[in-house]
Amino acid sequence: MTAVDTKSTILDVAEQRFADQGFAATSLRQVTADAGVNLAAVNYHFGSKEGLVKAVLMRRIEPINDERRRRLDALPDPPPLEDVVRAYIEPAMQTASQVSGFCRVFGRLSAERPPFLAGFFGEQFGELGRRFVAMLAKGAPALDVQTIWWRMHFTIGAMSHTLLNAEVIDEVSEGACGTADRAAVCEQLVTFAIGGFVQRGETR
Amino acid sequence: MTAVDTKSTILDVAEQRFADQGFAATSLRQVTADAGVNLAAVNYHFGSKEGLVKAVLMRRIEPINDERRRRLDALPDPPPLEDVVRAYIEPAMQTASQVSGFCRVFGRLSAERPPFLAGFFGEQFGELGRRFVAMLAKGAPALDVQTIWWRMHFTIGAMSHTLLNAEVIDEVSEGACGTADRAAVCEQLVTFAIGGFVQRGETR
DNA sequence: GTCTATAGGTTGATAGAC
DNA sequence: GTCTATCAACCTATAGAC
Repeated sequence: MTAVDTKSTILDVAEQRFADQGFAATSLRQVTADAGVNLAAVNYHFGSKEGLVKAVLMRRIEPINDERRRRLDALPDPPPLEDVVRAYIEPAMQTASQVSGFCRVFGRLSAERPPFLAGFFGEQFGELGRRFVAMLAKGAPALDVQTIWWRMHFTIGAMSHTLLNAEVIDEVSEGACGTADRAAVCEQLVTFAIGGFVQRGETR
Repeated sequence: MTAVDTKSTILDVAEQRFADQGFAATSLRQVTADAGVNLAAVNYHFGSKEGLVKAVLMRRIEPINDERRRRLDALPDPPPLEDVVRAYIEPAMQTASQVSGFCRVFGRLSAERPPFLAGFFGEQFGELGRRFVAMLAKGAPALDVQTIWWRMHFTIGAMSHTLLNAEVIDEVSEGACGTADRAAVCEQLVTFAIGGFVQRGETR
């Protein structure tokens, strides 16, 4: 066994490239050249470009969703609303703070959403999403199910946008937002999301 | 003058294609074939593929930002926080409800962010973004500037994600969220964003 | 303004030697 | 498992006739 094997080197480089450029704009030639491996290695190890991007995503999503399930399992009944929100946000934000490529690869691909990934996100998130909605409904009994769904989508959008555009946020705010302190970013997001969730209903 | 001229037909078709597939995955051959015009017409009217996508974006962004400026101009001093939030969200959501392609083309391209558009979004949003931050700060004097910036980014993320994924939201929520009623979606979003903004500070 | 034809380059994937 | 060589398809952009 060498220091790092071809397969995981390809995964690392591909994650970075897909994060920077997206799926359609990234060629296998770029990936294999950066990784210092042969062009044919991608097809040998992953079958196709689509197989590669799925492998890149799965490597990060599975541990995050496992951690989310573990946290939901540990909550009391009824669960505090804040803890449910944190169970969703924190595992992803912590991974993003440890794995630089993941900061954007997930947000980018979920925005680009190439056709062959259409079912993929539904599979990864369907059952877990329904569990979160059920828990949120218990934590905020005054809200109807439709409102819970909407607010979860808004929370996902805020998080996805933040993961995707960290450096843009730094730039456009002229340094007011320090994205380097990931823990502080996570707290800002949690606070905002909880504020959105505790609203009673329409404002007009 | 014919019923619809070549140039605006290309813009309409390109908007739809870029919305569905993004920039890199859309070829000029698809656009010109759908539009029933010649391949060379794109380069004649827009100079290049990049020129085309900029024209597609400008056609929608300019009126939206003009309307936002008009609304900011009309606010009292100090402005009610809710009205500032509405001044940002409503012009975009109303355009999205009238122009089906815009629902996704803006969110998609701002997520894909091809390199040549890097400066474009900054130009379109820089001055206006600073104006919104200043107005939000007046409307929520208890918050520091950094928190204002973060919450505006979260609001943009929630809106962008909603515009981009309307049909996905319908599907994953199993119909609980009716995206067809655009006005109701807009109200859900405004309510959520205001809730996030009125939070006093950290929750822990 | 619109067309055909094509230049000049890239892509994903694979066959077959080692 | 890794390599070279190559295929067939696709792309943007342009030159030049009408």
